[in-house]
Amino acid sequence: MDVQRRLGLQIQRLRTAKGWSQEELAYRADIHRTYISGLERGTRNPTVTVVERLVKALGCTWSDLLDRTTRRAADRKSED
Amino acid sequence: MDVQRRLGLQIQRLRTAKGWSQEELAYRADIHRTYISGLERGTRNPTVTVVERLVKALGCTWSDLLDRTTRRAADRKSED
DNA sequence: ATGTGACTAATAGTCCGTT
DNA sequence: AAACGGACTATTAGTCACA
Repeated sequence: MDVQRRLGLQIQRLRTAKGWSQEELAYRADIHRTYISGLERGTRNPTVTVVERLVKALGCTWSDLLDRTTRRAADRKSED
Repeated sequence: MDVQRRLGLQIQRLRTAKGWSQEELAYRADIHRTYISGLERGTRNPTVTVVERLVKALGCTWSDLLDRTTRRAADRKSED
């Protein structure tokens, strides 16, 4: 799972949890609607300033969007 | 403090904590030395794939580089 | 060992659509 | 509502010579 795909899935997860359409999120984050679509599908490689707008719009952390989902410490041991 | 500046300071903080030169980090993250320099000074607006390489090289989380530093819950109250 | 300006190739990001 | 495409402009990726 690459970083773009992971980011896309998390954006979608958080967006739908709020009951927002892609257009609604686009409006709140001041990002074009078609770009949100591309982000969620993992076909875009956004800059940190764009992700910052998403973090603020979604009211989440960078970790929520980009770090692997929360695990117990024991699960982290096998990472490279 | 914008996202680029914050990112730059955290990269520098984690790099120096390991006793690495910019060249050493550049080698480990497979990023050009002068680009690391620009990142630390906050003059670059990198994409998530570039930050991913730094996260792996530094052995840190996205949160370490981009979320505001860990604070007590009480400190979070005055945020926008 | 690092800061900086300049440069080209690549791509981020927008805007117009159709399905 | 959302996936997807084409075309377009602005900006980044990546590198270099030099201070």
